[in-house]
Amino acid sequence: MDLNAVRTFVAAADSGQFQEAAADLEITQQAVSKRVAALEADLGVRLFTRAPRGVRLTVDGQAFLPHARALLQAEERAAASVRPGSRALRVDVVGRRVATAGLLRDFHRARPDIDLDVVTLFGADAAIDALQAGTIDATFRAVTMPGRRLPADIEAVPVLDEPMMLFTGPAHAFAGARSITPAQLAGQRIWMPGNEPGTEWAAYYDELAATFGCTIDVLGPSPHFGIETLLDTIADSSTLATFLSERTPLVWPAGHDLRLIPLRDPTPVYPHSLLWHADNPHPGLAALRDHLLAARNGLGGAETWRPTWARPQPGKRS
Amino acid sequence: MDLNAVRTFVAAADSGQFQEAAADLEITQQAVSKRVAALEADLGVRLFTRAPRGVRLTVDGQAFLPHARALLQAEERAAASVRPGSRALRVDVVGRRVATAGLLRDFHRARPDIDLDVVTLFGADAAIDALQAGTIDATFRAVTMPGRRLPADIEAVPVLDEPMMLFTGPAHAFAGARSITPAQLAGQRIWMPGNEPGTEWAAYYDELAATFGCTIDVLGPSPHFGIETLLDTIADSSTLATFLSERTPLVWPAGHDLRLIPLRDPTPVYPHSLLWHADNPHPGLAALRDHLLAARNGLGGAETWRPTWARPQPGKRS
DNA sequence: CTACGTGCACAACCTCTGGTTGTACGAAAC
DNA sequence: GTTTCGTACAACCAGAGGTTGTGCACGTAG
Repeated sequence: MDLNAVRTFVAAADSGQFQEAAADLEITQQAVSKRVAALEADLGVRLFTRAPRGVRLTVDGQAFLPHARALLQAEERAAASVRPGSRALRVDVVGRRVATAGLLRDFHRARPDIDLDVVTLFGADAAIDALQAGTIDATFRAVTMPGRRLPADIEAVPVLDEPMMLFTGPAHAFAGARSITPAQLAGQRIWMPGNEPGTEWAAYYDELAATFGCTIDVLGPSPHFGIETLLDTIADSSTLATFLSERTPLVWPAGHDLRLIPLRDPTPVYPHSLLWHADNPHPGLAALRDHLLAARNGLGGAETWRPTWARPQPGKRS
Repeated sequence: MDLNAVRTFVAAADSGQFQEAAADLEITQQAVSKRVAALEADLGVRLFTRAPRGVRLTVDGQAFLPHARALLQAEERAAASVRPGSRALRVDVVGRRVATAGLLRDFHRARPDIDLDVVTLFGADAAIDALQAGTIDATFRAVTMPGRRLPADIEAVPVLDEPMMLFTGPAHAFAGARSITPAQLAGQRIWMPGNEPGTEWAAYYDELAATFGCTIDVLGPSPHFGIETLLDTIADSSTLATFLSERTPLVWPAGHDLRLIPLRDPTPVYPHSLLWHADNPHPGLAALRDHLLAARNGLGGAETWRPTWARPQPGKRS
């Protein structure tokens, strides 16, 4: 289907005659006739009844018209999504499995008027570069990277401490526990496939592993195969486990007996912050900040653990 | 924007490499490269980073991808809207100003899973022909036309008696009345522009005028100019009035003092029925019938007037 | 009734888009 | 190193899609 033909069809339907549509589109009447004829041949139905004084829509034409408008609107939105300036709010989240994606979905439900584009970048460095370059408007990241401070023009605010939970199959040693402590993880193998080194996630799990004496295993099936493969493997294993969050949206596999075990004393939390460029004037950005600040809860409980580089420091902004 | 290029972009994004996308689309890799390059040139941004082992989406590519999918989906829906067989439920309503459009909108809200296409035909005869030809699935009409009975394969059920109300400006003689009787309309001029002769609407108003001694004036501004022109004229006139329904969706013009006066003893009602072809197997059609029957109310009150050809007759199906 | 105006369709022609094949190049894999 | 894989560029060719010119049907004015 040719979008120019669809555009021509809409113009002709609006004006009621090919001549005027041709003038609007700055082509000849014959070209309009050809385009419409081609569209009709493509669809296999007649869209207009040719009258001596212009054209009138057939029943099929009437049914097609709103869909044609929707199609052109979708084209416009698609083009706008990459147009520099006055485009939808573009937010970077690490993945769909983590809680920040849920925060963003809540925001979208609360403010459906604000168009969102969700992207995923590799690592906090790339995200901050993209913020400064203006290719993204905001990112959910763990702010303070090890040995690295934020650039002056990047602002950040903590929005969520995500408690980690252990996910195991029924044969695992911890399967019967109602909760465990991180100290109990010593010597355990935790499976986090797709946890690329160099990202702040990798840094988080590295310090977690070093502090509590467990090992993180990043090898495994590609994340492209989806989370189901991972869940299946864990369900059948007596030694493998993985970290998930309470808020991870899961399609619970039927027929498996899987356990989600809270961690206590302390609860390791992943500290999500929202980062943005101080000079970004996008109106949706302010709305997103306001929404997240209004909705945030559970920040900085007493019995939590976080990596040293993410602990509150004197002189650091909220 | 070329939809083939968009389709190619989505295929390449899904497979992660141009070669495989080319195989899927049954074109050469070079053609894929060309199409993507053309799309990038059209949008003014780079969609892929060319890696030695395939391609990866850029930030702009990630943002564009969901819009591209939506665009292709819109194309598919548009094509399906005119595809004979397995298309959306196509319903004919007389116009957006009448109550049946509201019924259909209610149905759409109750069953958003059923795709609707709304069309408008000229006259009940054309609508019944279209039902028999299969170009529409259902129509809202006043069933029994003067001197004409329904074909055997067309079924009908009354769904709504729409009470008529008189619409006047503040200077009109009836402007202060809380209600009037149809007998009081004798000698009045009622303005119904766009009421084409030959339709069942015209037959209705003809008999209404003949019964109560008023005159129907069909000349006036084209309905293309919208209802606002009509309202403005009526607001400024001391003699003009028009019929509207209680359920007519109105954008009440600000700054005007307009009156909507009920008619009593008897209340003229317009008897809407749903008509469909007995052999039409469309699943949405049954859903529409069920919805309308569950929602119908106010049928056949005592103090109503309807044209002779629409009065309940012995032996006529409900 | 005839002459004319209006508006769409068809024919001939031409341009330039968009496909093909062939090839070069760069980065991983071995 | 050599091979393999995947992309981009060049040259070429067919046809899609534009143009101008013309015919035809119908409504309208004189």
